[in-house]
Amino acid sequence: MNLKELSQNLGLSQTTVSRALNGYPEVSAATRQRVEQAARQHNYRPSTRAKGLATGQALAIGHVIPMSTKHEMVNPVFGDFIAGAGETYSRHGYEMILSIVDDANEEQIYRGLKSRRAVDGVIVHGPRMNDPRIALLHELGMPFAVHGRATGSDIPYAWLDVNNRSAFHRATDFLCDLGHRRIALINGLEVMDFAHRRRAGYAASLAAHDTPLDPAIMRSDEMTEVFGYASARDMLMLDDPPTAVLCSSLISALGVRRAIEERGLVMGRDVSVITHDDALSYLQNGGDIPIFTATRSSVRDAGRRLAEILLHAIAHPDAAPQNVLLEAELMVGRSTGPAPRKD
Amino acid sequence: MNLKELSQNLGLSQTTVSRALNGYPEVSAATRQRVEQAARQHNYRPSTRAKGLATGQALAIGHVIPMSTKHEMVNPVFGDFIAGAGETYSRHGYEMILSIVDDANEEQIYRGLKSRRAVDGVIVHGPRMNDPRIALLHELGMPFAVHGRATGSDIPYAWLDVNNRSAFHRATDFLCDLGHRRIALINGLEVMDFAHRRRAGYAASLAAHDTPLDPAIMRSDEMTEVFGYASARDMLMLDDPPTAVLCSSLISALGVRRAIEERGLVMGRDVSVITHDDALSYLQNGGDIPIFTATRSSVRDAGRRLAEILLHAIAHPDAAPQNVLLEAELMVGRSTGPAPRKD
DNA sequence: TCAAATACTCAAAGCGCTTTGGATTGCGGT
DNA sequence: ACCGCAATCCAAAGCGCTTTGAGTATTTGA
Repeated sequence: MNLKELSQNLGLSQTTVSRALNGYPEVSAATRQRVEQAARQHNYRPSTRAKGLATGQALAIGHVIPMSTKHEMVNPVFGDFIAGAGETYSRHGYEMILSIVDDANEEQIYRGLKSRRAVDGVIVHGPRMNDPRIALLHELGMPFAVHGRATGSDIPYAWLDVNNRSAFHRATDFLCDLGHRRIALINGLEVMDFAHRRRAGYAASLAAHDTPLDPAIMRSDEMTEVFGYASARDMLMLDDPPTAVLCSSLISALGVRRAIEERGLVMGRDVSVITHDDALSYLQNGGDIPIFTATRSSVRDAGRRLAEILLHAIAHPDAAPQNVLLEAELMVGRSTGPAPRKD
Repeated sequence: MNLKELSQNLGLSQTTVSRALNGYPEVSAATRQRVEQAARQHNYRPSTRAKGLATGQALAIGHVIPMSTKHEMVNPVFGDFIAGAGETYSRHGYEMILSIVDDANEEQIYRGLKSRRAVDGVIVHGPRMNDPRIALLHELGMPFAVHGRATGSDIPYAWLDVNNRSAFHRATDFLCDLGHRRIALINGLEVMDFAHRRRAGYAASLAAHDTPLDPAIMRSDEMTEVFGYASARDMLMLDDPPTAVLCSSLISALGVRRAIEERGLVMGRDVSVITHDDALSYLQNGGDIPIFTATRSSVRDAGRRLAEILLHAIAHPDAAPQNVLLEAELMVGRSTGPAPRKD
């Protein structure tokens, strides 16, 4: 069923039917009613492609998901993020189109989306330090919004980020206040902007507590369970092992806990752990009382909001780019306690 | 840059340029070379929408991701699955379009995709028992392929599934051979087809070992860490606690381990655990030696292959639907051991 | 009563591509 | 010199929609 058939069916012109369906005022209430009724009955929906061709809009947003070539790994955060973004899109009649791409081909993907006019805008995932994508998208004139920020970019652009620096600063303060001074950092890859900022917050807090940084208890890599486990295991075998661990992901924190318990220690008593928690739907941090003390910020909510920001930017091309900085909550759970006294 | 401009630029007709670019034989090698060169130089790519309108194809595949309304939860498996499917699509020049939708609206979404002609086919995720979607899609004449199977459907359709029944049968056999008889089952929601089949395999094996089913040590729900933890904790407090646990997801298994250790028991000695492992990139089951003994099957690979199946079905509408049944490997890790002797 | 204003409705152009059906050119064969 | 056949190339129609610019009833005010 297409517009032509529908309008013949109704004995009206295509124009009138189109207008009736799109809420234009030039059509009488009675006619509109009739048209809408018929459309519903025949299950008519305008062809996205034809509509897009005629209007010049794609009514679609691209999500280009970078994939770590090293581990063939898609960020686990991503499922919840797009679930949030998807809510926003469907409310606004947009589709979401997804490309999963390894780092090498990213530029080609963006250029392709642009020249094929496949999307009205894109979400940039996983920004890195000095991320070249933002200059590229700016140059292409493609509306975009960044989940996170890209330190080192001077062009203004739309973004939504968690205040990673302050979150890790506060978390470190919290541990210091409990008497900890040997605090390990198990971080994401430091080319990733968020990891860089978290480290900065951690470092600033330690500095404020007159505690030197010790590379022996600082690691960064892709945040798997195994990475958390191996890092914590190694660190606990040091002569001067950490009494607390600050961890960038709940998944790695699970590995940290495994290493602690494997060594016969008790988390929250012998070793304190704080982790960042993205509030993933399938990986909740315990029930009523959190298992892990955590800096928490819902990535799904971030998806919802960043999508709004992008749609706003598309609808108002001349408006200044919106920026949102979310503060993570520090939720105290059972994984932290006073630093054990030295014997 | 559009086709018209490009062809004027070259002093050729749109037809010739289009043909040159699409590999038709009616154009000389020299001309083709020239055209391709110019296209590359001007970064020309045909507009997806216009091409789609002209050809009647969408060159896009829809993924409709059901979201559990109860937990607002997106299946964690999904990220890896679409990473796999995405590889196949980009190799074939298709896009992936995603809708995240709660169970209530599913039918509308499929009807919408159809009438808007937005996709050439869809992947059905998370099939349930007697899933109504497969009859619906069949009726709509929309090509589709199912990740899993839907027991109770008599229409033939394309699917790819893990042999869940045999996997859990073998896993249960394995435990029985180690002397276990109190074997708990921590399963996914049993409306989900895969959970139903896993349970059937488990039950068949127990029956073959003359062991009765005991509902007190069988649970099913959404497979979160917390669910695994709470289930195992409760079961371990029974008068006659299980000596082994069969678990449907690595994430829940992490919760099971937590419950075991919290009780001061050792996994693999006091309580054996086998879990299904989807080989998610960010949740690997340990390094060289798996932490958990597991029935393993890569969901990413499933994505790759199911996408191929769907594209094949689209290209050959009259071919019989393809079906693939993958056998999971049983990988022995450190979470299983002989049943402890009764005192 | 008539002209002007209002309320509807329509035919046709255009969005950027593919594809049909023809036109043109070059070349060997006679 | 002419014909026939490839090898090239092209103009125009059509995909399903929106939107422009205009047309036709129907009221309204004087």
